[in-house]
Amino acid sequence: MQIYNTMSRKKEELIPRVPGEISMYVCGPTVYNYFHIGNARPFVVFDTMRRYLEHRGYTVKFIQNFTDIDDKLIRKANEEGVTVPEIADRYIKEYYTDADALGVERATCNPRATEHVEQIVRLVQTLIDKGHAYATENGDVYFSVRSFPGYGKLSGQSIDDLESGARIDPTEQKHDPLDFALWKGAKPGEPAWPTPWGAGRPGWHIECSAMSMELLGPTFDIHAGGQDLIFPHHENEIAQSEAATGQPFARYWMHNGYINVDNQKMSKSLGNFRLVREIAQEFDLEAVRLFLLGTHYRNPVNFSRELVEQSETALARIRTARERLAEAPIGDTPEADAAFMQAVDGHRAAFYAAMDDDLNTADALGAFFDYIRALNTFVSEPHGKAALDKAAKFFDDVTSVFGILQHKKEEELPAEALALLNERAEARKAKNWARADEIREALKALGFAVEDSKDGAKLKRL
RNA sequence: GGCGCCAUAGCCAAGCGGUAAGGCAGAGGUCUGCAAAACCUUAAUCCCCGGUUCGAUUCCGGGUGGCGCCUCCA
Repeated sequence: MQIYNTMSRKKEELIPRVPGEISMYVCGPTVYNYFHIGNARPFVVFDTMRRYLEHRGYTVKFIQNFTDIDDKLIRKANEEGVTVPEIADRYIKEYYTDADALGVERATCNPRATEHVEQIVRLVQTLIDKGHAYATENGDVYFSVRSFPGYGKLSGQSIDDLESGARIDPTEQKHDPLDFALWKGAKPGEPAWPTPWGAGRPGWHIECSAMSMELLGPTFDIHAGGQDLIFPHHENEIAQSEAATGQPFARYWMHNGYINVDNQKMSKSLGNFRLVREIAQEFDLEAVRLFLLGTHYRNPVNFSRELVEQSETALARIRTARERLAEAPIGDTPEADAAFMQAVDGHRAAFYAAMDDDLNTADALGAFFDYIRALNTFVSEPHGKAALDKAAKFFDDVTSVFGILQHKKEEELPAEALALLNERAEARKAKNWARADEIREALKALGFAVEDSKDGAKLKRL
């Protein structure tokens, strides 16, 4: 499989450090609110990456952190008069609600920063000992950017160019404008942990270094996140980690593109944030997931209601095809079966080729719809069970990699609707079309569409 | 100023040296009591101007128009 490595700015063959195993770290949410559609993209994209790698036989260690201590959490806790851990616990729970609905599989581990303070302190101490970091009078600790020669290698920036744009907040006691906080000295009323250089709390960048090293070792395969994290977050992670261990940090860097809303960047001032929680009230989040996977992950995506509606229709097409397959008539047609099974192999190869090319889910989706058209034709006539089973296997492989059609909602149909459906069948038998159409309208009012076929009518929830 | 991305049918979106996948919407048809679903048919001077090449949407240069990072926002 080829993946685009932000570090080299090229597609590279993905060769795991340990054969058969992939170690992956994805930057997770800061848990001070429900997450928005922009946050959702990396969750969905890298979950799909993980699902695909597992499908292809890799064992994947998939780590996604929760940032559960930072300025935003502290502010929120103060606003509500509750503790920081209460805020964190609440929004971690809400994270799982939305992530589950988006079909995001649970990570191998979701480490929390506050549960790794010991490792963070140790890492900061190492950096101080090695001369890469310094503590200031007010208890902050900064990383000395100029002590790490490779600084800028991920973002393609030179230190001097960065220097000219950097500013120092007058309250900070940095030696150099580029230096960034590893540790923040305690302020009154804020959560703090004791350290050799004074009480305080972790800076943001250091937590990812500490937790990835703790769980995956000093060098691991893939580090992923949104493009906006390239600088400074990921650049800083590299500097801290490699300065501390003397070993390469992540081997491949993957970054997803942005999501705009109605062609504009989401921002507080524009008031156009779209929380996944709100979107869920209007749409099946599987449609949102399909929408996100319809564009290559490195390209920007524009989010709008209209576009998700299009994805909803497309998702319905996939669902319908799967249902038709499940109910396909059985017959004895060895020649047609053999030809179709060979065609399935071709479709599978096309799907893999797309996914192997830097996780091109948009292309893979195209291959899947090609398959669906062939399948819909195939199941309109009776065919052998072996061929249908093979067709189902490929179908389910694709949907499980895409993470769609996963919630199996075999809901009970209301008795009222079933009674109406029976009555309509009687009316149709009697060729009382007026009554049949009347009942169809009544069912529509109940939220069901009627689809007639040779073997009777079916109800579909609208 | 430094680093970088994008421009393909009405709307999305792949492809990226040999005259363009797929989805949604639209039109016509098959099927149906009528529908729905499904299937068939149907749509593109690939932003502009140069250059390289036998050949460019695809590579290079220059425009134009969008956009991002450099402000602990995925």
